[in-house]
Amino acid sequence: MPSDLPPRCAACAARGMALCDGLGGAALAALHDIGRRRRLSAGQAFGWSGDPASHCANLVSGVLKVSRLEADGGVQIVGLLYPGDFVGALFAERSVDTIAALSDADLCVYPRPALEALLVRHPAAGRLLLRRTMATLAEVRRWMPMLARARAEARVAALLLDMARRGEVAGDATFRLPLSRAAMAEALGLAVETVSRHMTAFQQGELIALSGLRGVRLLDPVRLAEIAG
Amino acid sequence: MPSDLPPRCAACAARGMALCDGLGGAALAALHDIGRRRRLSAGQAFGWSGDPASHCANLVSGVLKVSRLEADGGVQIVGLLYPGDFVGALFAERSVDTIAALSDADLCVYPRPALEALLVRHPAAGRLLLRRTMATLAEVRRWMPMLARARAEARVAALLLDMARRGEVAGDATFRLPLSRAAMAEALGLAVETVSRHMTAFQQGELIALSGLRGVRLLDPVRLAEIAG
DNA sequence: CGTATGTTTGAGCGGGCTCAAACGCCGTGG
DNA sequence: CCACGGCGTTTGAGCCCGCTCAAACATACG
Repeated sequence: MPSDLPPRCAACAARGMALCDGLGGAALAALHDIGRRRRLSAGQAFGWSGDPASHCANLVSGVLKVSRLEADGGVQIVGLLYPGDFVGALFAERSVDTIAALSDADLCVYPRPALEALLVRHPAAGRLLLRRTMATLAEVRRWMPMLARARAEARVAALLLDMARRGEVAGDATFRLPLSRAAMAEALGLAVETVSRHMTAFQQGELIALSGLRGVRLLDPVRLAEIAG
Repeated sequence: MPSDLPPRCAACAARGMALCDGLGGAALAALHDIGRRRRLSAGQAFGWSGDPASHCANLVSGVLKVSRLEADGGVQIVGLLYPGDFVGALFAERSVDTIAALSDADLCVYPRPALEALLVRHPAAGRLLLRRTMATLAEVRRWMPMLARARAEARVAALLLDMARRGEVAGDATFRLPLSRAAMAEALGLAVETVSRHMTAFQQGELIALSGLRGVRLLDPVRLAEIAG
């Protein structure tokens, strides 16, 4: 690691996970120069659907949701973003998605034109971003069979496992749900009541333990995985 | 356009749509050098899930499906590829998807290592691929609300419009369906019977006209779009 | 003409949605 | 301290869409 690493990056919690990982001194310094830190509090939006897509970001801490408003008024969450994930879209003039914080979150925000220019000057950054984007694409496709065909029980189990995998989990598999029941329903394409019913069913079946509204502990991840299919 | 364009590329039907579009003489020549033409007949696979992902390709003509086998034995189509689309995945050692031709198809096939090396030497190609990949991601996310929440009627209508948009359509909105009823069901997460029922309902409602098993004509695309939501 | 494959049609069932109400958690103010 | 009200969650009852199972029908190909 070069010693001329910018101090803000050296102390960054997402260093080693995000776009900036693997970037050499010059490219990292350039990225640092065009970026600035921003903090979102829970519920706050990073960008609305229809807005000019003027900024992108790296997510440093917290969890964001990427959602989409349907013609019938319904909302569908099309992605959850965890620390290290890239936020926003390049090349698109207007964003089709609304991005909002589910918990307090820290971001490294970059003006989109500056970031695009940086990709030209530092091809390695472009390749990293390509790699991440392809991984995101694979991630989204992993959810498609779930949303299209799986029963509600399997969807809820899969989401619990996914949140446990990507969130900050204590040693005993205890963690705080970043999503309310309503948000889980939006992500899974289910009604709130259906999510709630299966959550309590999992609790009664001693697959999970609930503490408060957001605290969860996975008691039997193996069987949850079987249910998720 | 440079006059030293390789003859195969100059005559290519997908020229101007695919990865090679917008590429300068040197990069295009390099791409040409590592690629070879391959023809797939309908039903033939380009790669199976679990195979080492040794090759990528540009689709020149025809339609491919990208599908995924679920633990319960079900199949989900996670993407349809039309001429100009990029086929396969970079960076992944093994492919999780099975890719197969729905109709006779022509491809420009590249060995994956050679293509990755080319991206390093020709950053412009990498940026083009990044752009295409982000577009694909947006495309996939467009389908998520559909698969997760929409009723069967809306899914079928949306697929018909999508196939009409991307396929080769005659002046009177007549075209040949690249997908069988079973494949449509796999793409939409529905049972074959449900797809069939809604197709005949659309026909009786004079929204579409069917001729033979694969021939369709969109009589009222506007109302179809309303139904698709 | 016969067989295989794909498509259509029918009958019945069940999972998840809808509508509705009760319950619990928590911040606020009296 | 408790009362109050707002919001998120839970629970219940009934209904409808899409799945399942089954059989007839159409199409392609020998």
